[in-house]
Amino acid sequence: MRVVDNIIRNVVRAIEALYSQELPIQQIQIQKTKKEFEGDLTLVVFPLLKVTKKSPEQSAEEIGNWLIDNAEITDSYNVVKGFLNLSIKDEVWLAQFNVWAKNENFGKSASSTGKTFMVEYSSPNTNKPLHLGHLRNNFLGYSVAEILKANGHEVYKTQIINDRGIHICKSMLAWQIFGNNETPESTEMKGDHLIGKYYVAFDKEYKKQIAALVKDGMDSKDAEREAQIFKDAQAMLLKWEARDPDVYALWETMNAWVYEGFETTYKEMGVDFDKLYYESNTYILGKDLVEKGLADNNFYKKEDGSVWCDLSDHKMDDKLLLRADGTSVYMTQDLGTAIERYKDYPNLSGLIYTVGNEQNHHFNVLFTILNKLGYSWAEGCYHLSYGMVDLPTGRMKSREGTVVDADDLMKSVIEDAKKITQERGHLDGLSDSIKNDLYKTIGLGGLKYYLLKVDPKKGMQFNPAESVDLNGNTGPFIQYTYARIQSILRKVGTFAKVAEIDLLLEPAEKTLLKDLSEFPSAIEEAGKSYSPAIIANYTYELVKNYNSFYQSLSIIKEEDANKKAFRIAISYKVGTVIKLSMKLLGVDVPDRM
RNA sequence: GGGCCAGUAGCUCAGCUGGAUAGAGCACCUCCCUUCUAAGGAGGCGGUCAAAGGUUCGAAUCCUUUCUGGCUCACCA
Repeated sequence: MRVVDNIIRNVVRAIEALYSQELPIQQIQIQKTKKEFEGDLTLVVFPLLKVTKKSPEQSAEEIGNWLIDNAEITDSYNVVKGFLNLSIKDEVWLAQFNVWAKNENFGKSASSTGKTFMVEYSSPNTNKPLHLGHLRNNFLGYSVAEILKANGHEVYKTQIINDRGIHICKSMLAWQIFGNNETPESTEMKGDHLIGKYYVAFDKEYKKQIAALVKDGMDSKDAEREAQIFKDAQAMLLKWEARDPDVYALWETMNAWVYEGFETTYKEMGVDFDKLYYESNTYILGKDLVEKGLADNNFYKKEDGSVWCDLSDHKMDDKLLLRADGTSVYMTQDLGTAIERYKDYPNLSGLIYTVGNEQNHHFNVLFTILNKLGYSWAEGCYHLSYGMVDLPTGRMKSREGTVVDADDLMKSVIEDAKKITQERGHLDGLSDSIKNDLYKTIGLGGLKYYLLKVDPKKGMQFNPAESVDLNGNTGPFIQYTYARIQSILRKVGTFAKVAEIDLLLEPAEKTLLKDLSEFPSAIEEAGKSYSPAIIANYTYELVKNYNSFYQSLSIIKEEDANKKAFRIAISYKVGTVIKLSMKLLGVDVPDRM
């Protein structure tokens, strides 16, 4: 049993014995004892005063005394105002440690929940390369999937690739006009970057044509519609929908280029997917759903033939689901796709959409409509909404060329890692390929940690000029600590993973034991709130305390054999917890650096 | 205008199911490598938790109002 639970149970017993009252365990408030006070765990006495009918100090004294006499796990206490600070016996901590030590998966849920979740993330458009925003999205989605697995769920990772629409036609058209049959091979460009180049080329030409029309006296709104290249793009989309062979072949060729480029980027990021959905397959979905909604009176038809959903009882504006011309909108597709997914995986307990917070309203409407239509699984749908990544200069804008490209960023971060590692690393005797892996591990680890340590819901700032920090609350700081531990373990050779139980613990050791005891609840908490940041902050705290321990106490140079063995064992355990939690963030840890 | 989210140290962020003197990192200033990896550690400087009210034994945390910022309310995706 966890130490905290043990204390709570005993406090309940104490209240019963002293005041003849039965208290539900939810009313017992236990917190970590603050550093400046003596003790390990603290009972907040204030909420119990109604039961004790005595002053906070007196109540605390009575409960403290009872625990000393009757509970096996405390050996002393002190009272400060209404706070009862309890010291836990060293042997209790050590016995706990030995339980953890025998469990290589300590922290993860011991049993399967039998539940299955689908996590959607990335979901890019195929007309331009991935950027910094996608990095946050991908790392977040991947990490949440890993965290759910650690909580005992089964998880499918998925993405929907937005491979059709006017935006792709723009790239295709520009390539036809300006491309000179360029290919990724002929230009030695990644396919996604090549397509992105033509998307930009389209925009440039489009603006030029608009300007020309405006100069001839046309209203700028009209000019946007009347520009020839824009009309051509629209025409191309119609041809695509009609499966025009030439257009379709071009579309397939250019999409293939993009996928190849994305594949490279995903591999570098270290993310993957179990199941892919393509918008070109799903964009027609949802139309039969409209029929159903009309039949159920959940939707209504306007005079012009367009179909809407009345959301006034949810205090939202009505939502269009079918245009007067019978074509569907984004929402219709998303409804259809959600239903499709539950057809593909009927036993899903939840469907998690990793999508930026500018779509909060969209998902609100989506889930509301699904509910209205009577799909009970809609309760399990969750929008994992995250804030935008801004630059110090403000929001990234493709028009102003301030978009931070994912490939470029990863490359530069690895370069930085290389520079610094060569400066101060411990790399003697390592082969070049191992060194290169290490630079990647450090660079990408730093980047991932940087993007994941912030609460996903919040917007965040990214300063590319400073790239990624290496000191303080950073990925490399954690990796470095792991490498130090591995260095010690290498020197020791073989060692026992469990400890002698009758040791006297140093404060720094006890702190580590307390930190370790919180690992399982950190994973649980992170799973419930879909927040990798909780794992990151937990690990940072643990690592900081380990470094302090490392600095203040001898480990392999300790003369007392039992103490030495324990310090090695706890170093090992801290190492495994670091490795496990970093894995939940998708961050690798190196054996040396 | 309606809705949602946010505002904590110079900067980047924790803390938010109410609990002790609000914590880290960066930056700046001191110390610590003849000692297990100094990408480290010990300490210092730095705060009216946007503002004002309210609830409470107790508020950064809950409620109300105001101010500021972001997103959104598209027959775009």
